[in-house]
Amino acid sequence: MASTRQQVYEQLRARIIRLDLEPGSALSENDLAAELGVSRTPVRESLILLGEEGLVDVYPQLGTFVSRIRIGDVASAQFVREALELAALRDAVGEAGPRDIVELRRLVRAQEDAAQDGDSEGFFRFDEAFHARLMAVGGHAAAWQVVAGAKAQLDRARRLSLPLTQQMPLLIGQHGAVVDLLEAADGPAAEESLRGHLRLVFGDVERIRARHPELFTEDGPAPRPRRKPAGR
Amino acid sequence: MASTRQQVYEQLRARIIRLDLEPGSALSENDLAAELGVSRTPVRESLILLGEEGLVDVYPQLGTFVSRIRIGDVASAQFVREALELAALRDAVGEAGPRDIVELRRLVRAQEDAAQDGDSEGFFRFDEAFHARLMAVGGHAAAWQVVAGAKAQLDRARRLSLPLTQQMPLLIGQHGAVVDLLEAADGPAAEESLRGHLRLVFGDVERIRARHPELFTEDGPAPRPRRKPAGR
DNA sequence: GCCGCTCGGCTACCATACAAGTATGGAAGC
DNA sequence: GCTTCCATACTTGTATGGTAGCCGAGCGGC
Repeated sequence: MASTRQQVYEQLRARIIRLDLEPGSALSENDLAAELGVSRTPVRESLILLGEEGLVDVYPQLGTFVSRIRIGDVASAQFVREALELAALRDAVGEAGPRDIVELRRLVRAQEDAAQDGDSEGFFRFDEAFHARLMAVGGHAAAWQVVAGAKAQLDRARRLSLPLTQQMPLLIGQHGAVVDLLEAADGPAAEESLRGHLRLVFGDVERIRARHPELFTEDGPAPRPRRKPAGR
Repeated sequence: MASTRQQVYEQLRARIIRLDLEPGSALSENDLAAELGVSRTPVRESLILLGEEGLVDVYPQLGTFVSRIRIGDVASAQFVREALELAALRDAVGEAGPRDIVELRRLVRAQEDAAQDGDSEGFFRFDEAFHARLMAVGGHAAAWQVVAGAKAQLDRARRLSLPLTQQMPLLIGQHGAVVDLLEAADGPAAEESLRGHLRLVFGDVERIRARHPELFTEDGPAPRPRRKPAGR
């Protein structure tokens, strides 16, 4: 069985990324500990880790808050992601064996099924799996962890983006196109295709921001925490 | 004044990267707390953070050890670094203003001075500053943090590499060349130059490994911790 | 002499207690 | 009514106590 800290950490992280915990809302070590039935220690340690990831902001003697989405961080995450995934793709072209192609196609199909069933959670899971596998083909599975870390900021915004889900088929189609070009060993075209795909995702964020400005912040770490009693 | 945790964290991190704490050696929450004159809590929290960075390995109920340098991690760090720095350089070409060039040249000179004075600590500091500034030119200062994180593994090896310091002038010369090409706005050449520079650094690691195999491990997370009483 | 078991000492993990600091609500004074 | 100050109820930070689990040495059996 995993440690208490790891369980708490994963649960909190999932809640934050799923926007179950809204950006800006206060998190109390005491309340969370009571709610989860554990002591403050593992909760506190989890919050410290989440703070390192930029998912929460900790203000000493003041409070801990789910961080608002910093547009600067999102742009930075996009840059990191694009640079790493494209570099990995360059190394993947020519290396991809039939087994890789089969596996990637399987993930695309799984994502299609999830989309048709309206299973957005599955959609995201298979999306992650696809991109992770793509990097693994080029021998850069470990670097995926870096992308995953940077991507956390991006993902919170994307959760809102998907409800306007006309894009799902488009995104999945782009995945398929990348696989096709990878199989054909057409490096430049595959790269351009993947770049377009990633940029499309990024473009969504701006649209989301227009709709839900309260979830974003103008880059500042967070000028005014503002405690909200928000009784239960 | 910074929090106790932050102080402890920074001190431990610096010690590990400077190889003041040898890979494989045991770290005890109790001993460190006593030595630093603080309680176990900030020490423990620091070790957790260092564990996330891959600088220590924590085995529950067993012990915490300074991690051996995992060659897989080094290769991964190299990939990440190369991808991000080169991508940032692409964005920097054409953007670099006179002030940027001046500042970069200043850092190169500072590094030269440090090298001539035999100040290897300064050499590393200005090396970091140079690469960080280079990424900032392209507007990707935030992404440097990602590189810095990945680079930690690499740096431990590099500390050993420098004592054979004939390379210092070569490395500094390469920095200068990159700046020149950046000023000339010759993107492809600048890229190739930086790539060569980064690969040279990476090549050193293999040489170091041959000399100090005990500091490395064959990738496995660390099959056998092996407690060593190693009296003081 | 060699193998298996028990037991002591160590570890990190979790829980709890105490300390230091901040924002809030309300009373006192103008 | 408005301002000022203070008591209070929070917050995170740090210190300490207790527990489960693992390692390794030494004893007993073969």
